[in-house]
Amino acid sequence: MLSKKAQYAFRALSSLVRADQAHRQSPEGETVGTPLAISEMVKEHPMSTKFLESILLELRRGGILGSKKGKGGGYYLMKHPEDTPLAQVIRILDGPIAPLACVSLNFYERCTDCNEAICGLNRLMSEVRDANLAILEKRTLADLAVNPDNPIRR
Amino acid sequence: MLSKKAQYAFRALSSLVRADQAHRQSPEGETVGTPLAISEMVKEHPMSTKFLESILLELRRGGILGSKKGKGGGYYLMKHPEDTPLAQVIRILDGPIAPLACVSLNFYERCTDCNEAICGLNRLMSEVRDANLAILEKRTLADLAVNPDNPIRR
DNA sequence: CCTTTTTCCTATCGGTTTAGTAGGTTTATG
DNA sequence: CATAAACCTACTAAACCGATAGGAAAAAGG
Repeated sequence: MLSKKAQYAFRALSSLVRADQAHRQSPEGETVGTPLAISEMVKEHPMSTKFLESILLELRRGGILGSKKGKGGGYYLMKHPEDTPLAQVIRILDGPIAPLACVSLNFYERCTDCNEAICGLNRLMSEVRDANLAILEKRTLADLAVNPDNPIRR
Repeated sequence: MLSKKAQYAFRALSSLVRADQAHRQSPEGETVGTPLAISEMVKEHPMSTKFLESILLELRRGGILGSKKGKGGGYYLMKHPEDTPLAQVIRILDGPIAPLACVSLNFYERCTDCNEAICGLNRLMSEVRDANLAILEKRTLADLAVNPDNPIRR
């Protein structure tokens, strides 16, 4: 299960994607130019401001977001929405996507008391990991903001 | 990530599958006839006896295992290994397989602060759920004990 | 320079979950 | 009746989760 942290993150990120899209429509669109303040995100998605603050900080340290301090400041996407896979967000906030550390690509830990070469669980959980990654590495922040019944198109 | 509980469970279950297979090979094979004691499982897979005890108890209450008390007693599979999907074990010990309660089939909870019909995350996480279930409902205890390099065949 | 608005940072906290431990009760077998 | 097994309840230490508190630092406007 995704943590609340990750869920809140995805809500805030969907706001940031929309801000990014709106901005990119303007002729001289530079992403850095229009940061979105935490207070704005909370207006759109009711949640604890302080908690969201700590989440966005993590995402910034993780390289997904940039920030600008002071009046008119806020957060902005470092890349185009379609270039940040959901997997990256989840790894930063919730850790491994794999169901076992011994089959994780990014958080690998050797399995004690189990010969990885012949372990049946290992093999099965690698399958699960691959199925998850197939989706989470392909789907990106851009997919978050899309509503199939009312799609946002350029 | 799978909890230690689920991991230990799968190890113990692989012992039970092997015991089941060995027994079924004998002519008058009745599953109930040959329970496997916790002490035997722990011999095969070193772990806390008491912790495993509580795990096996949960699996029995969940309908996966049966038990026999007293001397010569122990645990045994209630069904053929290929009739217990891994999903069932995970649900009993770790709860929901879906990454969000609002897209869970067995542990559904309505999502507060989010219109499920138009929520982008919802849709994406349903995809993830389906990908997981495709594997975990198809793969069974029988797959746990199979070693591809040294397969157990009848 | 000063005020305001924003992010940035550290620390703390109550509650829950996780991974066990302890100690005894019940049931079956020989 | 001794032994060996599951059964059951309660407890615990540590970690984790979801937040909260209180300020420091930086940027912008006047």
